[in-house]
Amino acid sequence: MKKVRVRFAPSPTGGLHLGGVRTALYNYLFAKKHNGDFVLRVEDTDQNRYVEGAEQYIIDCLTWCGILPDEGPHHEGEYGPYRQSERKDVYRKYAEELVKKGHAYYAFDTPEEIESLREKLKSEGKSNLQYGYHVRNDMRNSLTLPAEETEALLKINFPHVIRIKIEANEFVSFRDMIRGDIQMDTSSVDDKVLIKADGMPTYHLAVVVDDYLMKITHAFRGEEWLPSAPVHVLLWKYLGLQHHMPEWAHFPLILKPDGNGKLSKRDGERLGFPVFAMQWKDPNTGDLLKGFKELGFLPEAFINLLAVLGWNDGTEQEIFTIDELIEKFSIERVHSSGAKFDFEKAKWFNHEWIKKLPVTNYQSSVKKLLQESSVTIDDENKLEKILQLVKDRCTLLTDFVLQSSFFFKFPDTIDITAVKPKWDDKKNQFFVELIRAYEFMNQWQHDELEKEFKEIAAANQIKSGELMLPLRIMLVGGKFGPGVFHIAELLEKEETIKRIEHGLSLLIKNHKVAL
RNA sequence: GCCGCGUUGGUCAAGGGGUUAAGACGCCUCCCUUUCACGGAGGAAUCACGGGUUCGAAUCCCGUACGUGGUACCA
Repeated sequence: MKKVRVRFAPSPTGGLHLGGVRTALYNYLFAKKHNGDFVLRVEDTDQNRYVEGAEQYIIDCLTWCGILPDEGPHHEGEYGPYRQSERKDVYRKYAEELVKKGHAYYAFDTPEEIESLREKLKSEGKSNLQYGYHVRNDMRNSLTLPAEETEALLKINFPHVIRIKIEANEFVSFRDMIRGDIQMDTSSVDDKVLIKADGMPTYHLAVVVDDYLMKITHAFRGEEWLPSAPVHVLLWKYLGLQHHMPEWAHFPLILKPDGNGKLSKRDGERLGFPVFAMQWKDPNTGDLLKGFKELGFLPEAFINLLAVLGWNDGTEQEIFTIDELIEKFSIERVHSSGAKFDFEKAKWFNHEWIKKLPVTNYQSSVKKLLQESSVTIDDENKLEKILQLVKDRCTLLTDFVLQSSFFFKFPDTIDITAVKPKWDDKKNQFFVELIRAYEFMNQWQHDELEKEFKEIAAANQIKSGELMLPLRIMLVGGKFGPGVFHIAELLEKEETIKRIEHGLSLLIKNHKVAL
């Protein structure tokens, strides 16, 4: 059996969005599952759409996701080069071979001529122009021109394209690993351009030539390619390479959560969630678009949520490690219908992964976030304990900032309004005694702190529950956070007492004013 | 318009002739927790429609509707 080889073939035109990452992921999973190769091929044949930095950005995203291809421009293998722009010369040969065989022809119509013909047909209320069997004989091409004239035009390098010549009224059929047998009438597909006037191939030619040359065994791509699949299948056939043709699978689209249509860059902005894996700054427009990474997603969670958006293993399992995915993934279980993206569920996945992973896995990321909000971390050990203590409360990595800043610095605000209305002299007395008792404590530990607290409460005949919230407010600043004695323990003696004293001073002042 | 692909709760989805039609997210209620979470127990909510085939259809077939993709010298 042939070695499995798959490819992810993005065009470097901007940010890498959800759908793209998922396509890469499914390719990766399939390759790893079958001990195959995963190739990155950069489809940069459209020079007008070239965007500076996009290729490196794609590699960075795949690296962050942990699904970096085995071969590609970043890591040359034996099938390079991996940028189609650098393979320009190989494609023409195949196109000319097709011309010789009568499966393609030179066309000298200018884009303007075709455009005006389209306009004309449109104004006559006819359907879209298809440059195909019913019009090709009225156009300026090597099929209609005398051979000498074609020769002459080619000799002076008159701008031309090479088009595939698709025979009408035939059926092309092929098997899609997800959708089963698919059959299309060739009359509905037009004579696609294979080589553009600038000498570059179009996607259609490049994809089959490269898949052949790179020995790709399985070609997986988005559903938007399904309508042009017959062209590709025909190309394999016309080239006499049909025995080398890869197996096909077309993945379903990822749709907008609200209305309809496939998810696009704009939707993220509009609906308040990212559509890119990582932040992307467009060098041309200067636009900065946030990514899942910057929002506080873990790569493990991102991969996981993408994997199960359109695939599942048939059990109730939803949380998968990358290794489990490799083991369980199968193309046949990929859905054929599109799925709307649900950001709420995406966050749930991240929450699950924050809880599941050892905090040391993301400690450095959280540390960076804390430092960015001017919290100084001096003790990694302490940080680890804190993260462990608060992780259940964090859905995104960025939530750790709120949940753990107060351990390192005095709260910015103390929400005394939460306790002020019920404040009285008895409580006052309690906290004065508590400070004194805490000052004399030797064992600064959770259980001891709680025991002391409850004893003093009992002695003052106050329910300890009524005193917990005030203590929390004093230590944390607000109504959130883990168990209050856990906080006190980590804050340590000096800081805890300092905060109680400060809180008390605010309340006394406030209390008197209220009287 | 034409061509392709699709359609199970609001969303992700299991199930592919006989099921009380799983599960998850979100929402609601309760328990736990004298904060917020975590955790636990419940609840509301679904087979697009119409015809067939069949003893029996969410499941197979045909239509319709709707959605979606393509229809570029873009990928």
